[in-house]
Amino acid sequence: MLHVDLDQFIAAVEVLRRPELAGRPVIVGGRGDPTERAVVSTASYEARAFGVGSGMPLRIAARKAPEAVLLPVDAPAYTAASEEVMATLRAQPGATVQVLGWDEAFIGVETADPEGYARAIQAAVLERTLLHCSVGIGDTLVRAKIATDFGKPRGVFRLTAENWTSVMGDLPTKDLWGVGSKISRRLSAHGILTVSQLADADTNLLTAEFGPKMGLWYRQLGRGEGATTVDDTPWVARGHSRETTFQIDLVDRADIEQAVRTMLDQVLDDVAAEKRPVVGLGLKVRYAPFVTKTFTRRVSTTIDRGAVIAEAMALVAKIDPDRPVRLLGVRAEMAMPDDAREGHTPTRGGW
DNA sequence: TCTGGGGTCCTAGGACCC
DNA sequence: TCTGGGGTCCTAGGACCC
Repeated sequence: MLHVDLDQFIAAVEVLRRPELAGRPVIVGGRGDPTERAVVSTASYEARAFGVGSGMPLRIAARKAPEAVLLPVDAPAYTAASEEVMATLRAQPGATVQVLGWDEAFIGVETADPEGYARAIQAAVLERTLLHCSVGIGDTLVRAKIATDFGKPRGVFRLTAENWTSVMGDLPTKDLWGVGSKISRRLSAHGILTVSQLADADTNLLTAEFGPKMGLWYRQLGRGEGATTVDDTPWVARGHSRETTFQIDLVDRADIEQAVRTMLDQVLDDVAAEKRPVVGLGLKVRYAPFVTKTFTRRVSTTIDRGAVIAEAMALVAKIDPDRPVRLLGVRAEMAMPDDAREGHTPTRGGW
């Protein structure tokens, strides 16, 4: 199977409609204002040379790359570009396409020449959208996904059982898709630093540390093993949410309640558009500086909008009145259609 | 330097039932 | 009076991804 990832997607889309920015450092994030609380969505390669990367606070990014052009996030533009790209991928002969986000997808295909197929994809995407992409080839989804990183930018790379250990074995576990900084730190506490060490780790140790599912899954990741089929069944969302970071922390209970009402209204509109009942509510609160609390609540599938709002206010009552609120999140979980994904228990709460 | 916004899934522990 | 074992549901929280 193949994995396709657009190169610096968001920045590339912005440069396409502002050709004069080509070759300049471009940073897209928030409202494009470095004095606001916001982070970088994507930086162009020219901006990355200054040490700017995704997730970095916009203020820091602007300081590192003073001559960079800062642009606001324009989600509809990226959605439109993404749809063009995905349509191009679906038009490839024999392709099964599983979309992972705005800028990446898995492609399942039977071909004797995967590299040639990958180059054809790159040419088709470039011709139709003027965007460049990198392609990973693998015998599992995990290997194809990781292979793409080695192909960037504009390249093709193949990662299979045959070269997995020589390519990945000595790299830190954090380079695996699904292992972040927290898990890699817990692994190193057990002397597991590299991908090879994770692949050969004692299963009892892993399940004791991470639980029966995650423990075995991490070991599989270390081996590059896992699913081998691309699944193009349409995505069924489990829920919808809104999250807002306030430029100035909220202290007034009335302000907090109003903010929750506004966000809940938007979330319930999203849910209503799908004609699916609400089965759970979640409220996320970040108190300044970095303490996050979540409150969740099951709700009846039959109650009306007014009753859902009342349930949400019961969660608002749990917010500590003595702490300033920096972020609020509201989430509604929806009932799953009966035939939705095997093995999923639709009983979990909001967050 | 001090952290967006939209998602998914897993785990622990308590309540409750038989 | 003290106490088993299995199962389900719910809440809270953690971690990861793009």
